[in-house]
Amino acid sequence: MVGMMGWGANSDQQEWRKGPWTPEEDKLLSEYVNLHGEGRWSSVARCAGLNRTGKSCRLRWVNYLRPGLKRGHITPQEEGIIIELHALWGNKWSTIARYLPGRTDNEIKNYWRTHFKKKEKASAKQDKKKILRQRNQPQQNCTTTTISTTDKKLSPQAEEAIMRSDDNNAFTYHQNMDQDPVVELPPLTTSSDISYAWTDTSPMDGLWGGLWNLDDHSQASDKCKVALQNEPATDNCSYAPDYAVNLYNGGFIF
DNA sequence: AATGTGGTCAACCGCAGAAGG
DNA sequence: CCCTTCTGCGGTTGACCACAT
Repeated sequence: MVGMMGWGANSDQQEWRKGPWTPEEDKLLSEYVNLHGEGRWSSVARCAGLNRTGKSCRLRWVNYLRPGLKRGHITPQEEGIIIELHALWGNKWSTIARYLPGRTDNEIKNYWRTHFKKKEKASAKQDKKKILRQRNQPQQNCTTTTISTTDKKLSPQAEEAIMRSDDNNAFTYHQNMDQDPVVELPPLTTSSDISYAWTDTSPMDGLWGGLWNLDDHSQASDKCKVALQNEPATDNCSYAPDYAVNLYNGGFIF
């Protein structure tokens, strides 16, 4: 915001510390937050005796110090959820992170970038080849196969992740012949409230085929209407309407 | 052994929206 | 309303490490 002084900028024009956090700083921050709770990050920075901006303090807490954070590699189950929720919401990392307890938006964002950007590149190459192939097969009418909504929905794991986010609020998907599909998600509780009981079966089965064959997004994008209780539909649609439609409107094209 | 390359991850930056005076 | 401040988000950067050449 223009005119904003920044996070806890002080009148002395003091130089804030930047860069990696030291164990001492971590300790100070943890102790302070455990004592006084989260929030008021600017005062946290000041009162905890940290020469850091409030923004920096918040980030360190959220991404590293907060209790309940998972360490280690993203599991295949989590990966499956990330893929599907990204297909739904696009780069809404914080929203996706809420359905993955113990994972931070930063972590998911990093994971996505390192793991799927290259896949995007690879699939782009494949797409190119496919287009060339189609061109070499004249008048094949470029038919699209549409799978019904009941055939292609979120994987059980992804649905469960959403469902379990709040037992009291159902994840509903309704569509009738005359209306656009509407996905309503429950308001979220804190991620720490969510528990999982995944099976050992690979969530990747039946997942990649759908999500990575999105050759033509444009056809159904205008039908997209993903209404979330927490966020305006237009916002969601602006990110990944095509994917949402592909998932919920049966717009898979092979 | 030296150098290059790619992956990973923590942290920073800029922006937008909410809240409060 | 307008302004300021706080908060949160998404994009990006840079350091570090492992592996390849």
